[in-house]
Amino acid sequence: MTNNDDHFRKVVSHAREYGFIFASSEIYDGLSAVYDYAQNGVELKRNLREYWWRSMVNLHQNIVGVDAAILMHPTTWKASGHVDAFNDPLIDNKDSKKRYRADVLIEEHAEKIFQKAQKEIEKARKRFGDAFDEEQFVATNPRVIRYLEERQNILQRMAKSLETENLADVKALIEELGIADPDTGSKNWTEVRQFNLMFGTKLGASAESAMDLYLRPETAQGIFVNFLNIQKSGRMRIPFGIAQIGKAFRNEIVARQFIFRMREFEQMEMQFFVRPGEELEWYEHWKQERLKWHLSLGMGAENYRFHDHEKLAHYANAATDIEFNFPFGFKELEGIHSRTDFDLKAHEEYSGKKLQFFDPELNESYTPYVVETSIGLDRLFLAVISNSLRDETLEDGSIRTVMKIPAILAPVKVAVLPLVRKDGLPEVAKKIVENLQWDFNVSYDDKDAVGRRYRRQDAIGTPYCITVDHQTLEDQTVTIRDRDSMEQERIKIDALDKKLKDAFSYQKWLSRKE
RNA sequence: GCGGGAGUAGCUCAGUUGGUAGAGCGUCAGCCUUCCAAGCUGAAUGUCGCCGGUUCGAACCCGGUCUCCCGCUCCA
Repeated sequence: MTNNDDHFRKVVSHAREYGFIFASSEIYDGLSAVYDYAQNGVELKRNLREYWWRSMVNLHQNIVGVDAAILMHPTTWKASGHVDAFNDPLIDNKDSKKRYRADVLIEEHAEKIFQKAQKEIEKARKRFGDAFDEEQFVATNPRVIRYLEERQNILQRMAKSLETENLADVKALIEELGIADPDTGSKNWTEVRQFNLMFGTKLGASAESAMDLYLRPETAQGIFVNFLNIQKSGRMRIPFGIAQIGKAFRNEIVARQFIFRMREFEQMEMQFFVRPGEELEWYEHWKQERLKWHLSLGMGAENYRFHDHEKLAHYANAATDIEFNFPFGFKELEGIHSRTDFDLKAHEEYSGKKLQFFDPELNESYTPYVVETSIGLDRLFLAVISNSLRDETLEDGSIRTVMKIPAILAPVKVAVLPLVRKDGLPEVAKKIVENLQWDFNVSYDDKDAVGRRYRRQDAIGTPYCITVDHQTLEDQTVTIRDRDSMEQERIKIDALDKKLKDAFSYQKWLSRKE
């Protein structure tokens, strides 16, 4: 574990030192759980987007893209369930320092009372045997009636207090009921505080007329509300998908682990609309497709695994995570969910608009079912850099720090280096840069010994270094050095373009099995 | 939010009983030219997280505050 912690720390400081990621507004001491992608990070991130988009949109005739706004009509979040689900009343125990959801504490207490009533019923059942009439017993036994009433009163009072945001009463209820910390038995509680996971903002300049808005906590809803627009204007027929890459925002109570959990983050997701009843087949299909996509990057099959959800969210009838072996363990990288028709139905209900598809084959209209694939772009970024960063011990015992980023994703694709800064070598090298920069992100460096320059490129994961030496002047050849093997090959300058295009071919990479 | 730890140069850190800051690496310029970070010369960089107090004098002592890291809680 210490080794992993250590590696994780290295990844974080390497990302900073080599211009991948900085804390947001760092000169003001940063903003917790918000990060900026700098010169190398932004390139890697763009390449990840591109790699996903090509496979999802370009390679599927029945999937199209959308770029919905971050701000949406507030009713969207009522329909999606976020207004309710993303609001938690929390309470801390001052002695144990543990934090609980106040409503859960109360519900558990109510459940205990309910269990007492059940016990009475069971006792009676044993006593009366076959002659036992449960309905009558429940309706007449004073103890059972008292227990059930008590439970009912508690839950009703809590519901009312939560609805009216009367948090003081929620606290009072906890105290009156004598609820103790389940772990330690302490009753020394703080006030109840409401935590809203959605960021609020306002539409409209003046305070009175302003409309309360939220920054979207997930990108999916931008797809659902556009479902019919896109289906009609794009003449899409089921099954079809809508893909989107964009920012989402969550006001996490605690957001840690670098870019793994951020307050502002980017999702890449695709909602696939299918016939009701066929959703589980498609769910299986996308599970396999998405894993294949990950494996094509070549970061090791052993670093991925599925984690099927046993407890399903209210909208889902099947759900799995693709987990990646991060330095801090296997954690969710991508989610694949069979969301049923929950979202479209909810939007139909709240908007009063029909969101249905007329299926000419079946000759009927229905609300499609949805299979979602949703990957965190920042998590993918973290997966790539933490998997790529290595300290290699070379034959001579020296250590080389290298980022073995999948070449197709590398921020800088090729560096061109004159062996020495004289004899016309820089001029030739610059010519090569001019020719290659149309197709590749190329960098030029003539400072310091060439060995040091190689290591500098290794540190940011540049797959190839082209070196111009004295032989170049004679026969128009250069050496091209491979980042991973450190081996060099001498080839004609004219042959560079083809070699690099082949190495950075999306077709080659995306059709790889592993 | 609570508890613990930490804030000195880009990075890693030093800084003696309080006398207004140093090293290595890196960066930059020049020299040298040698295909895997280790040659030579020179240079830049810090209001020692911030505010206040004690003191003739604070990086150091005291109080407050901010930020980050770890743990807890939460996590579509």
